[in-house]
Amino acid sequence: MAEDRRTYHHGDLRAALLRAAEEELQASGVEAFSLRQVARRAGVSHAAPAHHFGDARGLLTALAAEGFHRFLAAQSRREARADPAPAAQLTAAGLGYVDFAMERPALFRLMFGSDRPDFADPVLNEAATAAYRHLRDQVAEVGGDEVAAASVWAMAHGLADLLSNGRLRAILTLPEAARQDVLVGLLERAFPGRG
Amino acid sequence: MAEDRRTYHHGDLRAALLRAAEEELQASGVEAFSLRQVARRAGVSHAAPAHHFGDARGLLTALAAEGFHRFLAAQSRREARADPAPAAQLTAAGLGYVDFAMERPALFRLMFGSDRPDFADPVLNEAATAAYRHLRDQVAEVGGDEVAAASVWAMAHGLADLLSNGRLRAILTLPEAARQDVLVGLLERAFPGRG
DNA sequence: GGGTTATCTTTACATCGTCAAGATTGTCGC
DNA sequence: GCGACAATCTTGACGATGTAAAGATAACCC
Repeated sequence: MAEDRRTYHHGDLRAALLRAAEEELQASGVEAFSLRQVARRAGVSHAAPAHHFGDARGLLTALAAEGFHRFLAAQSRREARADPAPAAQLTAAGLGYVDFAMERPALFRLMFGSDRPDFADPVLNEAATAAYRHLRDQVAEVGGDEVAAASVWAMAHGLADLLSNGRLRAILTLPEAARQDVLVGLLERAFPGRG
Repeated sequence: MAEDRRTYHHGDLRAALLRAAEEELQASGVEAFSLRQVARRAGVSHAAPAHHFGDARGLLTALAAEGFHRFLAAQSRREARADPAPAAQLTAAGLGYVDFAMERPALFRLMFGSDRPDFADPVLNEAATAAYRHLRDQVAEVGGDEVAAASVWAMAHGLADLLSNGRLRAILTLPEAARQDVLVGLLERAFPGRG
């Protein structure tokens, strides 16, 4: 919320605005996202963000870039607990993909279903590309080409997007453990070497 | 564009607004969609839409409902040209799913990646449900259960969403015929009876 | 310590969505 | 055919938003 601040200068406004922006995104969604509301959350004037991010698009671009880092982190968390065999690692990454979408649906939508961030921005572009490289490398480890990567990506993304939007109720309403098993089965259908 | 109109009353404003709204959606995207701009396109005052749709959400809800009808129509077009065998029909529906997303990316995003329409609205809900029923029935025809339906849906949706957002460049840049073949291959990976 | 610059605030403006009140036209009873 | 009524559209107003410009404050550097 509105952080108290004795000094005229904030000290770490940039980071505080990013935090506030994510809260705002989570609360209002990408479409109703308000820059002035973010400023209010950070306890700062409505024009303060401009100095650090230029405009609303700049702030959302930075937030999306940070999102891609956390996206990879969510996959890494799953990978660390999984069997080190390449196929198991790929499955784990897919589960991390879905985890991220369900835990942070608004951020996920900002990254994959919005025109508001500037995807030509070097920082965001590099972050998004790193995520794709990770997928491509993992698919290569199990002997797949670019089409195989598309297969795995599409399945993971479809599950993530639909689940985070509350569809696929048949899967969504399953108890935790059963849902994991079903997701693993679905993800692995898209793996190479099954055609 | 701004339709000329001699009379005070428009005659068919409702339909004209829906047309204008789709143009506006295509031109500006869901996130920058402006109700006043729609009114301008239809050559009518900024408050005219209110009488027919209540508010902006009402207009977008009606547009999304219409979108789901066209969505099914896109699938039907593919099905009509395909082999009548159930599996071939399911493949055709998947191709229609992708066709629709690539031909009308903004409408697709309104239907599957936006909070702006009111999905509790009976008309929209029925239209969306009809689309799901179609999928479920087709999957049942080839002997699949609800999890199988989720599999097919997720793959088709993942391909559609990613392609309509300009990702999966490896597939997007393929020549037309080759792309169709690849898509068929990917879609059929998700079919039941291949686990 | 004084000038320079980065940081933040204030003020202003165009645009937006929505509401209320007024203007215009179609409809329907007679 | 005409007059009341209802439906349709316009006008004007309000608060909220994003952005730009100018002013205030504090950090930094010599």
